[in-house]
Amino acid sequence: MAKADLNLGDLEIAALEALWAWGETDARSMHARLGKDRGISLSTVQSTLERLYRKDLLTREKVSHAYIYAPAASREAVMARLVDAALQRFGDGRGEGLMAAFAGYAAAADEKTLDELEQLIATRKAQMKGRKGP
Amino acid sequence: MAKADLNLGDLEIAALEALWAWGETDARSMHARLGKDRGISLSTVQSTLERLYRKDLLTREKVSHAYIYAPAASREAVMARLVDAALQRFGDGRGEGLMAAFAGYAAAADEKTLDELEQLIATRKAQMKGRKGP
DNA sequence: ACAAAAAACCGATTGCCGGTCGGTGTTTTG
DNA sequence: CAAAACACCGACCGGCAATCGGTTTTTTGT
Repeated sequence: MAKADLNLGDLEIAALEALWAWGETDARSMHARLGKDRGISLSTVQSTLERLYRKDLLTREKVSHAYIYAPAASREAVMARLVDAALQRFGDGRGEGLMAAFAGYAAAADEKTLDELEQLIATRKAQMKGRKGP
Repeated sequence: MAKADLNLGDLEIAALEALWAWGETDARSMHARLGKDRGISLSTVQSTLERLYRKDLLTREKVSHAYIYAPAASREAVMARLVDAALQRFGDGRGEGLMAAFAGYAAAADEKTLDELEQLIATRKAQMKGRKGP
């Protein structure tokens, strides 16, 4: 366990979002879109992609002499890791504490979200049961 | 909205845990216990408590000339804020994303935890309904 | 009342990390 | 072969937690 620490900056998240949306790209394309509004250089984008790669959040493949980056994890997975990283330092964590935290967070959302959550739990339980059976 | 950023260091979390466990203390007592094993000075503990106070995570009361610190938020509340801070930068967040992340996280827990969670959601929904009603 | 003890208070330093570049090679390609 | 496109490297900045020592202020014991 213990996915270790994980911390993401704004640019990193923006890059990830872009990758999730486009599937894959190279630094140039990424810069063409992210960099335009932000006024940052290509180097900056490259560094960010590189850092993300070293964090195992992206995979890369050298096509000609350029890297094509692609997400190594789903958006949900990354969010989960982020949550894990944020809470892992709390002693038990896996207790009512985490549950309460989530519930409290969900409470801020509309009731519909709670319904979805409930549904999700039910599904998860069903999966569990089905897999556990002999 | 936007609970703003929130980032906690190891010492800060240790201090919070201590406060949650003891209810309240002054810098001296805190140092006597946390500082002993860590070999840090009283000043360090004071700074940390101060920082926590400025983050609105602790309340303080001047007893004689010394501050008595106490938690300003429950453990669950802090965890919730941390989760919020970690996820808030993700575009939608409040959608399947968070739910999926949560479910993925919950999946690692045993079935009993899922039951507890279900219970918690139900309770939360009941609270909501009761408060919303005419 | 005074001196010693106990804190707060202040500010400086260190280390880590994300963001940001520019320069220097290396590989493609026209 | 020369120009273009990139990776790669090293550097700097700003923010933040951790850490401390020194100075001032308040308590308190004799």
